[in-house]
Amino acid sequence: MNPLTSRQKKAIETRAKLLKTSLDLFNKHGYEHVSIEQITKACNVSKGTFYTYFPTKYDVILEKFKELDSFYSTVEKNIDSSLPASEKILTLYQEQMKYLTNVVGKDLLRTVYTAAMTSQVEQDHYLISPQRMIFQIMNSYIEEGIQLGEFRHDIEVNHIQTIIQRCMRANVYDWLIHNEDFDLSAEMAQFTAIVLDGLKIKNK
Amino acid sequence: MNPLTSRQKKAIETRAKLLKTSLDLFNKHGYEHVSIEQITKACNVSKGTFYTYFPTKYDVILEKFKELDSFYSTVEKNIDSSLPASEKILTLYQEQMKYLTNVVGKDLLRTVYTAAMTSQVEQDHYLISPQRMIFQIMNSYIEEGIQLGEFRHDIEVNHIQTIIQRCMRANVYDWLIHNEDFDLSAEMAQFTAIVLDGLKIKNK
DNA sequence: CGCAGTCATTGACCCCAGTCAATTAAATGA
DNA sequence: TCATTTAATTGACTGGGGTCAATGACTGCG
Repeated sequence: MNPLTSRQKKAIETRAKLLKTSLDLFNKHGYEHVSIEQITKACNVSKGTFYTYFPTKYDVILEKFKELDSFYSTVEKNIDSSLPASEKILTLYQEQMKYLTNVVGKDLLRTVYTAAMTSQVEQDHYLISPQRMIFQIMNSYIEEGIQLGEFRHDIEVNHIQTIIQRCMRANVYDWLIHNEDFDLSAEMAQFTAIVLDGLKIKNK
Repeated sequence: MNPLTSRQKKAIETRAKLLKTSLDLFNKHGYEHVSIEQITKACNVSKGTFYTYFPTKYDVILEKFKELDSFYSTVEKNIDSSLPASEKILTLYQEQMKYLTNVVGKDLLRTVYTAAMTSQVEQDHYLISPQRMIFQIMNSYIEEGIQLGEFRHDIEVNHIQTIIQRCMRANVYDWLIHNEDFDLSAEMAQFTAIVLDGLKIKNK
């Protein structure tokens, strides 16, 4: 049984309302231009209530960002398994970049990329946590690529993974610091192709 | 002639004092843990005075960061001109990474990399401004590399330049988001080698 | 010298993220 | 039913970045 008390139901409601309102307002005015007061007023609660549900303003963003991981699973299922590993990686990244550009958006992502640098916590930021779905998927592609003789085997799977992911972050970061005129999908495609090239076994 | 009035001399002094004190305190306690009040109190001036000399707290950091450019010139002069372009680039980056690790430091760099994302200005951030010395140097190396048949010539000089610089930023960014156990010089060397490999003409 | 204009300096003030002791109201158990 | 425990909510408060109208010391001109 799971008989939620009316109190618990209300709490869940309050949290959901805060979450939705926050994201809506961020979307509309930009993260930096929305204050907690604005959010709580729109929800008819006090400032303190916001902080019972979210440790910081940023955590709202993080929660949204984590949805990315379920997106990866979906994409992964639709990738032709007969493709060479490098093609799979390129395709996955293509889809991801479309998603970042069209759904996630610069503002939200900028917030995450900033927080990743400034979080004072002992452990690393979620962005590079090995728990993330993208880690598992990448690793399987890379292992496959090594076994089928596509990638160099003088570098550890994990190291290749690090390099490829770093290369992804490089493009996202550059997208974030450029004002417009930066086609994330296109830049990513070209850059990744070059790096994958450097990771492949050369057939002289 | 340049006869500074006593007033002007005082102003220059005040600014210099604020600059030095700020950087010292940032160094000692970390950028985030130093307040403007702390700085101005240490200089026996009021808060407002700080803001007549620096538009924001961050601008102090930027001023320090700009010193990097004179460092590039020095290094560039000491690089053996007979080396292949890719070696020159690797050497330059090696020196730069040593400098960033030992002189500039994570805290200052983190601040710059954060500001590069969040600055709301119309134009791009200084970090990727074409005025920077590193731009000129890189471009000359790359042109040389293309002319001497080392690099592919199906990509624009400027595009190669963008890619190589992006790859540098990628390593710096990853250094910044990792807690310790990240050897910037080593990571940069390996990563850059792979990318340069992908940019070279393959001799089958 | 004396006065008008300039400009470095001041500090009260605003805004906003985040804190916390106090309050209120629901849940539980007797 | 009523008392006690537990949990959600409140809003005054802190601390810090940044603003700006007012001040008055200095400059330079007549």
